[in-house]
Amino acid sequence: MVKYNAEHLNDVFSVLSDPTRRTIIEQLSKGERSVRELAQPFDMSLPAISKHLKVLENAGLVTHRKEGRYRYYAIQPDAMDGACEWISTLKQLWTKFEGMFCCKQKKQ
Amino acid sequence: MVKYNAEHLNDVFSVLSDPTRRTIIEQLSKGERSVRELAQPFDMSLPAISKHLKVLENAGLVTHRKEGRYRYYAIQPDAMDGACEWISTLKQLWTKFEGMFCCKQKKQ
DNA sequence: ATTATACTTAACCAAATGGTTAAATATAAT
DNA sequence: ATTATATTTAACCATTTGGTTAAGTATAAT
Repeated sequence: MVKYNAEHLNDVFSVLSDPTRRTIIEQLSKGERSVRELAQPFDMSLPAISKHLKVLENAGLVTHRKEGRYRYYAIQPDAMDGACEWISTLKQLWTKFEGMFCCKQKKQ
Repeated sequence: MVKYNAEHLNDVFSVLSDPTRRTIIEQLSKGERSVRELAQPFDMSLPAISKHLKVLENAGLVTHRKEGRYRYYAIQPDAMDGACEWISTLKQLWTKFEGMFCCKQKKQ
């Protein structure tokens, strides 16, 4: 079920506007990660990462489960569908329905 | 030519995170519009709209031409391609390449 | 029991964001 | 020439954002 309302779009696009959060999403696309693992590539304090994770979770883009003292974060793949559909719809209007898909495929 | 670098993604997603700017984009998808036309649906001062248009233009999402005392804004359709491709790439990773397209098509 | 690890919460701060009103600029109309 | 319209710029303000450090909580290891 795709959430497709203004507030959710605000949240999702806002989440994606931060490069740290995009990198976190990229990492999570390879599977579950603990907070420390997610923090590793950044020159940034752990509380900062913790905050980013909270923002990501509030927007519904990630979830976590607790295992011992670890928190494992995972991606929530459908949460971006609304945002993607919004772009898709706009693209369709611009191109006057010449293309059916959201994104151009790589030219080969 | 698709811009696909971190700063441009920051800008584009940040632009899209504001509902006023998304509405402006939606209006422009139907064609050129003057500033006053774009401002009409909002309960907001003209300088506020002017600022939003500047943000949109800085991110490359719109351009304008001047005609007399009017400024006509137009959409720059390719500017969102980078953002769209980023989402697309992520979706592909999540679904382990089960789907080739950025967005799910409407189920019928 | 003590200490170390994993992580969050709280308090704080500077900079960015999104709005305002008032004044300025440029063009058009009278 | 004067006035009206279209729009921007400037100065300001409150709120949000993204970071910090210090302290707190929960679990694991010794």
